[in-house]
Amino acid sequence: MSAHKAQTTSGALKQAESLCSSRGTRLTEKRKQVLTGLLESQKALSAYELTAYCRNHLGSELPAMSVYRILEFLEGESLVHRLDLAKKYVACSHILCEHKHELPQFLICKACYKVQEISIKKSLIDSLNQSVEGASFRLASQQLEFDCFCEDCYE
Amino acid sequence: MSAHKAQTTSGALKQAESLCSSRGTRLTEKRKQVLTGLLESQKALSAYELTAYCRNHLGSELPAMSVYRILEFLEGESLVHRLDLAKKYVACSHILCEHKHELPQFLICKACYKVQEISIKKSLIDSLNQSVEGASFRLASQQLEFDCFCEDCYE
DNA sequence: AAACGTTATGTTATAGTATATCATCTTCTT
DNA sequence: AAGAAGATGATATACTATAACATAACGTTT
Ligand SMILES: [Zn+2]
Ligand SMILES: [Zn+2]
Ligand SMILES: [Zn+2]
Ligand SMILES: [Zn+2]
Repeated sequence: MSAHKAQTTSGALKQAESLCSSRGTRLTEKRKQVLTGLLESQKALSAYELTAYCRNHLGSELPAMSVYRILEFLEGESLVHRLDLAKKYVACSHILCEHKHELPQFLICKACYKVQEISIKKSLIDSLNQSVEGASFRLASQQLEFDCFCEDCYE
Repeated sequence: MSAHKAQTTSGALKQAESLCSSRGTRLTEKRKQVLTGLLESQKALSAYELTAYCRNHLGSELPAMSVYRILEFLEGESLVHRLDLAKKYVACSHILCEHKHELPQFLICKACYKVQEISIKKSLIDSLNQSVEGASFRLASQQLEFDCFCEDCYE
């Protein structure tokens, strides 16, 4: 269990930029704005919510269609994760981490959309896989998502 | 591990009817049609797909809004499960079972929407819960859904 | 600098999922 | 027959998402 640095928006942006440039891709101004929105709000947001964020907090008009494309790009760079269950998007919480990005699991608060990115024990995943294979199915991805309530939103 | 009877549409409908009447609710003609659609197609369907099913196979016009209400009713009677991940609905595969309905887990084929309703070992759920609580979250429900590929749809 | 190809963004159209509201019809009870 | 409760129909609307085409910005080559 390695200690996890809480990431600041500016720090993560900087790291994201150097990551992109080292890969020959560009973290443009618009892409920075979307990533900033996710980093700042500290929770999962929809594409349309990000459009609103850019308008309200950054004074930048960014149509939802552009946001979708940008999210796709950021996901490809492992800077953002798409949460199917919540139909929202969240900044990766390990942008500043050196270590390789394992397949993550997400705990998503149904009430406030706070997201915790965790790594479930491999043994647990293995026995889950076993259950699934016992039913002649195969997990499509080991990126699992769980509907949860966070500390602040318990009933 | 109790053997699981494969359920026929007619058998399940009959059981569903007596179940409803024993609870003072009514399994109307329209509700039967929707349940029939799910039982017959043997996979998860959306509300709009069920509208199409009723039109094409039963010669009955059933607006999607009605289907939504009916699905809500059927879910309340534990005859149907709503799958958030797939945004579709599936007939419970235990309508004919005597035993109480445990909290189910679903394996959903991303390609063909075949669904397997399984019961994961309690010990596995327990250690999952432990991981989740370790992150100060709580599972919103123990009805878990997993994106999968079925036997027929492996790459 | 000019031309070109590539990448990024803008714009519009459209599909799919879902909920809210009000109106109508059916069923059951009295 | 009247009234209440339940079920269905109809319409409006919101949100999520993708496709297709047009324009703009950027980088490279000449
Ligand atoms: Zn991550
Ligand atoms: Zn919360
Ligand atoms: Zn079931
Ligand atoms: Zn399949």
